[in-house]
Amino acid sequence: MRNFIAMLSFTEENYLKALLHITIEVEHKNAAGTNELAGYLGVKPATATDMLRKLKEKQLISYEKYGKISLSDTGRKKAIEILRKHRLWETFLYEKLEFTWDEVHEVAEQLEHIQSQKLVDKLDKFLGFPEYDPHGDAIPTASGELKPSYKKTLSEAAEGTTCRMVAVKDNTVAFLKYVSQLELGINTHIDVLSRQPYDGSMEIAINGKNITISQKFAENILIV
Amino acid sequence: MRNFIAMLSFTEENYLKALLHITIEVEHKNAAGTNELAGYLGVKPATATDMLRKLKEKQLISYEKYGKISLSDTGRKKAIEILRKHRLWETFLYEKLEFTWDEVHEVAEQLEHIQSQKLVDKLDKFLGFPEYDPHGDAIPTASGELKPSYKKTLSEAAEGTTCRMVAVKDNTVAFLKYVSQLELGINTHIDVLSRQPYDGSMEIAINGKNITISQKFAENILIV
DNA sequence: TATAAATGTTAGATAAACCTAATTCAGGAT
DNA sequence: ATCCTGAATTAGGTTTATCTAACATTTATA
Ligand SMILES: [Mn+2]
Ligand SMILES: [Mn+2]
Ligand SMILES: [Mn+2]
Ligand SMILES: [Mn+2]
Repeated sequence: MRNFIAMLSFTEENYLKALLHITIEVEHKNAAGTNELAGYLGVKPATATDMLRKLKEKQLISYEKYGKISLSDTGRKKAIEILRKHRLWETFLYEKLEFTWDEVHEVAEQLEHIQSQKLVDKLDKFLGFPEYDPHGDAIPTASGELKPSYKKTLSEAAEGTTCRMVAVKDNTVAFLKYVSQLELGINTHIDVLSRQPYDGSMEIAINGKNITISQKFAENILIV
Repeated sequence: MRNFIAMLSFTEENYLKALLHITIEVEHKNAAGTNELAGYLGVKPATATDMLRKLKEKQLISYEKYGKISLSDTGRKKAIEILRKHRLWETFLYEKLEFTWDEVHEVAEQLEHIQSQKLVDKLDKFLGFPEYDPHGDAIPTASGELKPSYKKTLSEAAEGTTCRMVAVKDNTVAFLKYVSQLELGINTHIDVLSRQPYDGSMEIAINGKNITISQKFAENILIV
């Protein structure tokens, strides 16, 4: 696996994708902190500092000592490419290889780092240029456009309303398994029956069945 | 990408696959030398020595200082798994994504290292349990069986005979491009017209057209 | 068999990505 | 204005995979 012009390591790619996730995808803020980034990636802050210096050197982020971190234009473009590959592979696994919704992320985390422009283009075509991945997240286009998410969380839904699940915020296996167990999935219709003021737990109805969920759980279900 | 029990690094996997290639696939001998292995992998002999000590430690090869190297049963099993993934991915790229015959190897070299048993099984099924890859090489089965090759090289074919191309020995881009250029491919019928005793160059006919090829080239075309 | 050539190993460095422990800095609270 | 605290950085290590240069062993050849 020889090096192309300015080819990035798996690790560098993961840092860029993490920054995209923190700054754009989740919070709609545009800067991240060292500890926040390190926490997200499961490394120590000292490790992140080293990498931040390297990414700045390569002009992929803007960052000053003790300051906030944000992606440069090149860095963001690169991060969006990786996100595009991640979501295309998730779609492939789900649509073509009979993977379940909660299994795709782990494998896509590896596949997203395969280097071949032709592979991405052909995969996209093979899948029929999909717009959304199996979690309901928008797939960035070949030209690098990433639709903003208009999603809100189930914990924000008003009592007495009905909504439709479109994605999840948490991608851990534990969470996704619990989701399946409750027979929740993409496009499941949810009736919001009531919310407990004490701890934010909610009673909801899915497929005609009433269940109670915690606030923590509701905060990780995205709806339209 | 957390570590599974006894998970191997990309590098360790590449060493095992190289040993399989040298000892079984190409020469049908059962032992390799340090320089030979290092040469094949494009590293220095000193580097290979270090890795050999590690692979012995992990009981993946049998090897004594200054002695010959061969795969242990575990090592061979692991190497065959990687070769299986390599050839399944090549088949996928060729059959489903419209890659050409000479483009698949490079990308499969990356894809072969993806860790997911389910992915391999489902990919195999998706492709209809193929027996041969786009280069005509046998794909190891799920249970680890690898059909021996009965191929001989075009340079060994007798004058006046007709044969069929089934595979190539060389997988470099330069070689494969030249093959395409000559309009040679899997299953092309070749008439062996004559061989020059001086340098082993041969005159052959393909698709009714006469061409002359070098001995070096003929040694890398496999036929039945 | 003695020597030369080829093959293989060791020693000592480097770069990437990580760690722990110690230190520095910036912003909020007295 | 000073202090405290949490955030961030630095210093000093480790591990993996690589290298070069020097050394050791085996094999081939004269
Ligand atoms: Mn995902
Ligand atoms: Mn990743
Ligand atoms: Mn190949
Ligand atoms: Mn490989």
